[in-house]
Amino acid sequence: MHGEALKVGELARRTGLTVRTLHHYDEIGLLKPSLHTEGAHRLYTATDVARLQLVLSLRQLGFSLEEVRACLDRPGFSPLEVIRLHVARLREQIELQRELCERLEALAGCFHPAAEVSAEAFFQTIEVMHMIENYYTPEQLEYFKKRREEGGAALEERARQVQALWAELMEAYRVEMEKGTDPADPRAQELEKRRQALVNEFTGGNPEIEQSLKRMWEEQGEKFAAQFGYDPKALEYMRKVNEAAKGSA
Amino acid sequence: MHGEALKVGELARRTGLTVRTLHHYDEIGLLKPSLHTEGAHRLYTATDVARLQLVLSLRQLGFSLEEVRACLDRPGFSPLEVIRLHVARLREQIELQRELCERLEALAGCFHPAAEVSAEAFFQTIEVMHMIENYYTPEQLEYFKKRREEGGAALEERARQVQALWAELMEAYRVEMEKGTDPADPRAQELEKRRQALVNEFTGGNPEIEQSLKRMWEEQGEKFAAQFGYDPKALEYMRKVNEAAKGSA
DNA sequence: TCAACAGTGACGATGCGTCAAAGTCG
DNA sequence: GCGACTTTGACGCATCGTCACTGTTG
Repeated sequence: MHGEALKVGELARRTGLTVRTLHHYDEIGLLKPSLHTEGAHRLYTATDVARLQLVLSLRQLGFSLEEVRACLDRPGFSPLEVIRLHVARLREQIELQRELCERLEALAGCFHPAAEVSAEAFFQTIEVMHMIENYYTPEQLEYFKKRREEGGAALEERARQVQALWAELMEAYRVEMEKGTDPADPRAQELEKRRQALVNEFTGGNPEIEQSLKRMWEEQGEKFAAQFGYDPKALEYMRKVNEAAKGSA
Repeated sequence: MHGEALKVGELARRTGLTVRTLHHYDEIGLLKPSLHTEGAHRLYTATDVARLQLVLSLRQLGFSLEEVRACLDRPGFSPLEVIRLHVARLREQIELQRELCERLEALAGCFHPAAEVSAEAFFQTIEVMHMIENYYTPEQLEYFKKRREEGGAALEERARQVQALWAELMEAYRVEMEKGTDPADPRAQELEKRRQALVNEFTGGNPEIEQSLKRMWEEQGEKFAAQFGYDPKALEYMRKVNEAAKGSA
């Protein structure tokens, strides 16, 4: 008796699906049992089970129920074509997710591994990341990425050092400013030289990157200051020192 | 006037979102405008806009609306922890999709690039793939994968040849069977030798793989026969020839 | 008063999970 | 008639898109 046709529960148990799923496939016309008992209980024949196997196969390959139905109901669809399309879609998704992963890791890399990170700092960092992505061209960002990858741990360490040096430098600016040192004064111009050295290290001498960086600082310097805790007034002073340097050149 | 607060349409245009989206964020309490006109039109203040920026940032990082709200509304959540969790999830997804991609490509690779593939052949191939995955251990499958990757185009070409040789061999079995040749006859045993050579080439002499292969053929040989168009009776004859070989050894 | 906007409400899609009330099988 | 099973029906999930109809703004 049991070799003839299966009831939903039976079929569900054998396939590992749920009864609800089979009901659903019936509802949407993907797999309608060929038979019913007098009391309207579903009876799945061997043919139905075979079709279900196909459904499961295609589902495993990541097709939507709609696509599965299209494949099964349109005789003479092109399997290879379908697969190629599907692979292409998958590749795109994977690429997007990979990029997302990279961004997230870059974000995480901005903080000390074990440090407590405030929501404040977190969001500011995100903002800065967005800014960076807005000010540099895709090619320049690509170049940065490559440099990071090739530089390895040593470059990462140096990046931390540079960040510290920047903080020191900004503090030095602040001190001179408080002392009332004239922007054209050699003591201030000494700071300008240190600044240019750091900038050069970052840009690698590439004038386009320097351009982008400059524009970003000019337009968004305050945000950086906020992000890293620099004194905005020191930032202003730094700009004046830079002006003075250009004026004397 | 326009610097004070924005109406939905304005905000939508500036952020690139749709009005519906902003409505939705309002509905679920993710971003409720602080103000309303007398006529109940939404008015978004600078504070609201700032919050929206955060929402967008987190969304770009792939968080769900629910997660975004959790981040924004729970002061003192751990950003690093959240990111790490998120990256882990992403990695898993990527890995799954990568595997899926590989399976799809393997499937596509079973057919001639420009050939018309019937739905029939397509589904049979899927079935065979499933069978293969069932009969070999994950380690063995891993080994096959490596071999394929390292073998390159030459090995792929050889695989095609082997497939043709198999077809010839099965045809030869069929011919002997029709002639009524005794399975123990040297002419039949000659075929057995050819068969063993092909099997050996495939297993690479690995006895475990040979075991798996044997079991698969014993239990599912008919499906292979169907898949490749072999005569089931020739298959049966082949088994007898094999028996005879074992008997005489 | 009129065009351009805004409001609310509802259904749709995806792939079922989950619960309820009522009917069937053996 | 009883317990195990099944049926249909419905809401829910996430994230809005897309009407439709009505009200507000300037």
